[in-house]
Amino acid sequence: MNDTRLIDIATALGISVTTVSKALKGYTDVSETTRAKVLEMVTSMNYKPNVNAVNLRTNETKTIGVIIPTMVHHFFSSVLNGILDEAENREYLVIILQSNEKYELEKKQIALLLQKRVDGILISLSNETDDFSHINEAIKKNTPVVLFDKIAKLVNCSKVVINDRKAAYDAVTYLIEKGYKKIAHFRGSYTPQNSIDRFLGYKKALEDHNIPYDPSLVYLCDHNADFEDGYANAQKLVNDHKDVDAVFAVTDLVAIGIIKYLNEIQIKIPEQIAVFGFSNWFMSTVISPKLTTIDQPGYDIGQRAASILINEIAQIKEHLPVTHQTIELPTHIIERESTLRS
Amino acid sequence: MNDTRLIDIATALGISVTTVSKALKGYTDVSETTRAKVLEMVTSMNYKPNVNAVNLRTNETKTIGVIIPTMVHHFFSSVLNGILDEAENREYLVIILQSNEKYELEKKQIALLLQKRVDGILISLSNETDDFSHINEAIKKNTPVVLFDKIAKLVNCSKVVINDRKAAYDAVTYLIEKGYKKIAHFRGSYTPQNSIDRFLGYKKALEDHNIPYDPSLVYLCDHNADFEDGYANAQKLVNDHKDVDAVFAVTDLVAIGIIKYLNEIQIKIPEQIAVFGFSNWFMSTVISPKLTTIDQPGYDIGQRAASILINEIAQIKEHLPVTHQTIELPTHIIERESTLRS
DNA sequence: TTATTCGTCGAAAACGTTTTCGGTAAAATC
DNA sequence: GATTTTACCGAAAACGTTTTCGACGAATAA
Repeated sequence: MNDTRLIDIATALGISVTTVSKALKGYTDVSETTRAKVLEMVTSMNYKPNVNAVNLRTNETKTIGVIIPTMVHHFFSSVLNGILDEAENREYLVIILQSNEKYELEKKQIALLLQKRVDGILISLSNETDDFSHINEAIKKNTPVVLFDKIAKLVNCSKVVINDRKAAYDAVTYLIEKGYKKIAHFRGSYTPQNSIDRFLGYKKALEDHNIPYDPSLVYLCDHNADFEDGYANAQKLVNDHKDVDAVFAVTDLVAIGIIKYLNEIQIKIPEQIAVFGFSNWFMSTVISPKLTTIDQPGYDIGQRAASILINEIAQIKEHLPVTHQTIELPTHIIERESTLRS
Repeated sequence: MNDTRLIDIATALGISVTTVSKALKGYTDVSETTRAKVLEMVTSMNYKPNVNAVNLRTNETKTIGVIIPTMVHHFFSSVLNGILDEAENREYLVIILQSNEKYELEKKQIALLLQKRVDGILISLSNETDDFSHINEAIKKNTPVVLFDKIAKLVNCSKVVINDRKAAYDAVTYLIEKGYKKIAHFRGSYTPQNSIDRFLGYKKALEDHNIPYDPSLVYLCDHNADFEDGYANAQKLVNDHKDVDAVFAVTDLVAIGIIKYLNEIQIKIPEQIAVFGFSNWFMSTVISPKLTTIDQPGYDIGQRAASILINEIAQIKEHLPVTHQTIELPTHIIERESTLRS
């Protein structure tokens, strides 16, 4: 522990810690000559401030906390990538926690982050979460929160999302315009807003094109909205409805599960059944047939969310009024083989 | 900022901060009755210690730093998953940084973590890294380091790896025993140890089975050992060598690139060319044909590495001698369609 | 000349803990 | 009854910064 402290360079220079500190913090009441001497000594003695002491004194940590449902997921790791890049640029560190889609864990982790005195929190809500008091508590404690992806509209804070409803609407409209008549939807669980919105977009698109909405065509993928869900429900679908000609899935993973099952029982995609995914996960370009999907800009979501959060942290520090914003990032359809009838 | 402090519950109880602190830290020189009163007041006033003050006083942060080359990668996100779980169990927080495979960035990030006074560092080296002085500096500063996955044998610290050489040897031996005669290898770049080891395992397996090693059958995937690398080199391969009947790829991503190209030009897998991957990435079960690969236990690697690191942190704190260990996690072959000739 | 401003510096308090050390009263020992 | 032990408590220093406030000499203004 050969860490040099303020007092070490002060004694080396025969001046006080006060002056050294001021020289480093840009105070005007220190002469240019002594400031130069301090700066020189700082580099030669390799001085690094003790962040714990700084944190205690200034009551900020230059650290933000991130809570995501799961790390092992292309979308969320892309978001994290964006967050980490923005944080690095703005000189913030990021602490990452996984809620594993559990409300209780998420709540505990918010408390943990507050106790660790992070300067702000980024969070994508767990599927279980339908009570938001833990979020509000953070806000009440003057720790800004930015919600992304899986948000709660009721919470009074900034949010970064895509317009799931519009994206889903566009997807289903695309299918209808391609001539698909009987379109099933594999939806996510009931609580997360994006799952609800995608379902509503699906429904609205049908209605706007005079196709009656048939609830029996909607399959619930509430396990984890993953591969297995798609695979299992695809089995049910082909049993229940012989005449379905397209499926809009809540997620690429679900879509891939569907494709896998349809491939196995030799149902041709898209000739017999078309499949439309959501997220533009990397592997959607690799399976056969390649998956038509919605591009969900994970990196941008993370980067924007982190940027907004850090801005709000600065505003709070300056005692400026902070106005919350909701950013909607654009999505677009990526057309590939799984919906392209020749 | 209604945070209650030690002094608040002390005055509320009419005792000193010293006694309150001692009551909470389990000192014996405080009566059970006052301890009970303190505990009660702590919960009723919702006291949480100010970590910055604690950190300053105790000179530890209960935080570990993690540096990985990239986040958006199934293997690394699995590792992180293991790290986060272990850290959560042991009540450590984790700060994550991405080196983007850049040595300079990695070096800067090590310095940053040291300045932030993390209690320990987990790192998987970037491909560029061939100088290890930044790692040694951390160790010299009494901050334990555990290397995982992409390690440097020369550095004197604990390591968690798989035996890449043996795993590759097993893979190629498997191919040979299945009757494949001319086996190509798509290798990773020259610096990372695991890339070298997989290549050496490939070569050794050939030699041990009396198959002459042919350097022209080895293709370098040094872009990022990713999808594009496999795809591009697969083109070269089928041009150069008409009679190759199997490829052992350094990574599932590369293997998937190969499969994609072979599928496109209608070369049958495995009938004409078999493909063997490495990592058991999730998507290897989803493409067709399903990919035979090596199971690389990412979660376990992360969990074990974090566990060892936290143990070493504890040992250093107790001034016990710490003995470094190198853990080799077992791998095994996952046989799927891409090598299974009927 | 005296009064005021300016430029430069340092003492000291504060942030909220933890821990050492000594002190006092009651209980136990002689 | 005198001494020692035990049980319990608190004063104070320390961790390394940041920031307020006042001080002092020199330069300027009156």
